[in-house]
Amino acid sequence: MSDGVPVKGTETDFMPPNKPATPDPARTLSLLWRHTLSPSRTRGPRPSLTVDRVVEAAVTIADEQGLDAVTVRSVAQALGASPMSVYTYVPGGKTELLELMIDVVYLGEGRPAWGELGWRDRVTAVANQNRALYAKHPWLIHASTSRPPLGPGVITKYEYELSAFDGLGLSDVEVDAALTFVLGFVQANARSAADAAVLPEATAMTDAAWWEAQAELLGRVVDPQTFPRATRIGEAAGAAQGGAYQADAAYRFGMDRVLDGLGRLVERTKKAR
Amino acid sequence: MSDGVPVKGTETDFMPPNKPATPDPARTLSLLWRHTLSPSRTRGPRPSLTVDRVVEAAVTIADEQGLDAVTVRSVAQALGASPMSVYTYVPGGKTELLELMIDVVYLGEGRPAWGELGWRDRVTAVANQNRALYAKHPWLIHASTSRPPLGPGVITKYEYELSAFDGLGLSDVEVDAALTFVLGFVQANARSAADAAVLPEATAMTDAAWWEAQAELLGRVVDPQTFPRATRIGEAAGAAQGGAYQADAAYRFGMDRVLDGLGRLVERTKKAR
DNA sequence: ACATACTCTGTACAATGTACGTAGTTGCCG
DNA sequence: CGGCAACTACGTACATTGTACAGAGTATGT
Repeated sequence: MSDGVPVKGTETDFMPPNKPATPDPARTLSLLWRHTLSPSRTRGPRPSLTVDRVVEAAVTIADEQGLDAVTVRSVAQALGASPMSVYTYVPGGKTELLELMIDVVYLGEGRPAWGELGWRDRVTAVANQNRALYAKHPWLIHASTSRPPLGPGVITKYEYELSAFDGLGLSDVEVDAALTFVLGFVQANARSAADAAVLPEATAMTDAAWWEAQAELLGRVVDPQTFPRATRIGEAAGAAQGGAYQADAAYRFGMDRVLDGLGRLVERTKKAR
Repeated sequence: MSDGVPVKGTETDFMPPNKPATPDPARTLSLLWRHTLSPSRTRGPRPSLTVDRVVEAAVTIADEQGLDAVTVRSVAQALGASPMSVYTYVPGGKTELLELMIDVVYLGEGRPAWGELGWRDRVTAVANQNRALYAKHPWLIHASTSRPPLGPGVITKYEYELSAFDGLGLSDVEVDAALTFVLGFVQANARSAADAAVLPEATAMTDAAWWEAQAELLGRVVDPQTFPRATRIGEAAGAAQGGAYQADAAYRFGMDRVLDGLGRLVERTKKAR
């Protein structure tokens, strides 16, 4: 999302106090599953667009220019239609459009069968898939996780990822919690990665230049005696490595902890059996 | 983060394509540390406000009405000043104001000495403190984590939290990664919790009502045969418990995994010594 | 006294989501 | 076959946002 600056998009995101069109969960659900529940379907002029085309256009814009570039007007323009005609296909306006976008990218992912993989490999695969998804669609990071739009994409993804925990002896609630835990980690990491990737453009400053400038200014301001760990560790962890590499290292480190943490639960469960 | 609806504010946050005023990292840094680096300080009329008062007003509004309610105009009105006069004290505009807000709430937190606590208790305390901070200032969730504003609050917090890992034999890079890991988990959890807390108001629908409505509609649409885990586990994990309780359970579950995951690293490190 | 360096404010603009009303288009029913 | 009902499409309009810009007022230093 971008932009206090059209470029930034991730750092300070606000929302104008416009209204969410007419919210209607039932209609949104029908839209997600592409139910043409209209009693009479062929009355007026033949529709020149489809829900899918609108959503697809929005996703393309979001992928290429960030979520902030997705405006009702820009989507309409990409489709060669007038702004207001978008509301014909997505009556819920931008809020509903975002839910449709989320569901459609979830649906588009491949989900290979597990085969003979052990649970660690399966969970790792789930994490990697989500990570790749965030890399491909950074705007996904801004999507809400609770009460997601229960469309075919979301459900398919959920079903698949739950199956990674099959056969471990965990309870239903534990499986759900474990998955939430893994996905939460990936999301937090993706968030950092996305910020790190976008900030240089936003600030028109490379990572190195930024750290150097900060280091110089901080040197005059911060007392290393008062903040020994922060200055030493911050320098080691920040200045030495670029933002992208750092996110990468954090991912590997984190995944090891995640797997070890889940491992103890699994062992304990197996033992108790 | 935030949403399509002024009320929601957390789910889908967008930013109008306005410009971030004149960005100037050096000036922002000076502002963060409250350096009055003006060469001549007493020329024109005596300032009627201070940076602190502006920031404080903004934080109050954000706490009470959400980040979306923090507008240049609303902050000015809370101070009885004209909108543009805010720029006198915070030349960087809204972007800079947000960084000042973040730093000031970090600075205001108590940070008790560790005493005789073991590392598990220390790390748990760090997590709990961050969790409480998010509960008190939900808008913090929308703040960027990479390249934070290096003000006194951020540095003090960083120093303190790093010290929780003292004496474990971890390398500097490992300590930084471990802290990032813990904070990432807390942030992801806080995000869910905040969404869950805000959504009922936004949707004008209680959790129970929402799940019931969804369940009914989904029953007609989703085939339990195709999504056995999703329907069973989703029902168990979602419908039975409210959103708030769910976030709470996820926090406890996750913290156990986080500590176990770090525990293995610590053990291995100690053993290798 | 006068310049200088401030503070403060009003006006203005571009961009946003979307309500509303209107015009055009098609299939169905009589 | 005539008319109506349902539908698509679109132009206009408004409130709200961040902030550039220019000018007016005010205190201090010389």
